Amino acid sequence: MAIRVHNTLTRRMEEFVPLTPGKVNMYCCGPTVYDYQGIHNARTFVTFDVIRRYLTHRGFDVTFAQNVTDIDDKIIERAKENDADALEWAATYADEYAADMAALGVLPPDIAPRASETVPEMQSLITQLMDGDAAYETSSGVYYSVDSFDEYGKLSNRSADDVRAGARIGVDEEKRDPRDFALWKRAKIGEPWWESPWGRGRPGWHIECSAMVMKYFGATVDIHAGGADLVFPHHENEIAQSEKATSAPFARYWLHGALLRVGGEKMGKSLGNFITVRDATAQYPTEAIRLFYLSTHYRKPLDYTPEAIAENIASARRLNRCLAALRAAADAHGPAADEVLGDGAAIELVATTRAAAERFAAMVDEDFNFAGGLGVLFEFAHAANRFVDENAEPTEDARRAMATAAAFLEDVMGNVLGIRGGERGDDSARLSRLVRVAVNLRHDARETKDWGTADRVRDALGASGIALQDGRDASGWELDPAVDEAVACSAIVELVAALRIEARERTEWDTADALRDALAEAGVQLLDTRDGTQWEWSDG
RNA sequence: GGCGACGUAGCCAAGUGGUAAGGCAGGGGUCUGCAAAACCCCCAUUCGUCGGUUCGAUUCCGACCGUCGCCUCCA
Repeated sequence: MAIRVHNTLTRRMEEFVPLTPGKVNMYCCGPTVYDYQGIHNARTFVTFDVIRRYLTHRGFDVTFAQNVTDIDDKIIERAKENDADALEWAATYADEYAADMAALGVLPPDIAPRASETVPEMQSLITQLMDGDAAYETSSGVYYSVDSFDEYGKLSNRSADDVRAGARIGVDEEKRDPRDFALWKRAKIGEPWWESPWGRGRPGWHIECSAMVMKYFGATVDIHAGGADLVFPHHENEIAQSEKATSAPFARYWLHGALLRVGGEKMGKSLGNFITVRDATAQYPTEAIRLFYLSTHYRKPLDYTPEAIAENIASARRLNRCLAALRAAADAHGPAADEVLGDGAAIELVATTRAAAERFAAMVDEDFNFAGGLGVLFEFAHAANRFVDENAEPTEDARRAMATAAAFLEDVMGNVLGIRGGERGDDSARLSRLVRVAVNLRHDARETKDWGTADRVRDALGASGIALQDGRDASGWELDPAVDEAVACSAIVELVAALRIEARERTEWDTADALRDALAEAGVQLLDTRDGTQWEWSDG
């Protein structure tokens, strides 16, 4: 089965054939680092992260490059406002960007060049264009002569007149054509600069991507990606520069992600609806944000609302619970023996799993339709849940089938969608909430002179590395630094869950419910299943 | 004005020339001490409007209405 992609350049679907069989070179335009990134940019970055992961999953050897624009007017401006050095300012926000992407589960690029580190390559490209009469010098810098490139406008489907008509009045008088754009800008006082044949200055915006692609991938890259708003002028200009210089197609496939709206409107700082990645990841689980981004095809607009995120929290939970149920049922009765599958239902589950994998691939192969692929996953989850439900006493075959199903789901969720990046909640906050539950529990037990339970709580906590110091009214505590907070959390939940089970066995429903409520308040949701009581964090 | 995208149930959303995936929400039921989870059943004769092509269109074409984006070095 071939992968087909929508190519912005041809405005139609094309079979995806990389330059070198089995290898994919992919370049995605990165951020300008003058502030925290917004969730609109993150949509693009998550989209192409998942596309990159999928191509890898499909067996391609993918090299993924993404630039960081750390030289830019906006950075200079912002640094000046804050009385900071422009490059240092940019470096700070480049780090924040990396942190944001990590929090969103975006894999780091294989190559992450910065504009400030690519100046020599940009300069030689400019020189090449000058030598070819495709660029000229003015008093303010060097400009690319759009007129020198016959195919200008082919990506964004604009004629020369269209662009001229749209150009703002007040353009640089020295420019030969309003469409011409800066390759090199002479530095004004207080601006960062590099030496060049055209005087001290800095590169224009578009030239960095051309220079970087050529540096790392040669004249032609397989996939050049970015947000839809980059089609014009950024990518159009990249094509003009690059193809003029190399006479080769700059990219085989141009992929563009549609914009993200917030409450039905374009998101913008001036519109007052700007949401940073930092805010979003602090507020919502990564899986939910990623699923939200993937819930609509990447070339369609998507509206960010609290309701939409809430839906995707539920979606993520559904998939995670299915996986947990499969794992629990598969593991509940000891390790699987090595025997031939003879159980009809088990054979069917394996077949369903295989079919789901194929249908998922068929969906996603068609221009990365993850929204459709998710539909396949949910149907699969439903079938798997049903199997678990119907096999209260799973045979050896059934357990193996469930393990197969779980492996599939885990693979897609973890490696392709990137929605199983581990727990992201704040473990120390969770731990203090849970310790409070335990301490209260012990306090109540002592009040009623239930010394057995009180001591048991203290001993269980102690065994988990949590030392209690009894005070007059409350108890202080500290965690052994050698013990992981998440592990300590689990220990407390297990303890409380065990006490609840005992209470239920004594049919002390009030006690059992109180324990369940206490855990719920601490952010732990209990799930009573046939295979015992499971639990999960309700804060993601 | 030029270029372009989108309009599918209460909400989100996939999709196809042959009569509508999935998720969320909602209703009923099973299970459960109760709940949650899971499971079962129900929930668009209809895909912005009007025409056209066709045996047949939500899917192709045209017009219109509506929403939105780019044309401003915002990914």
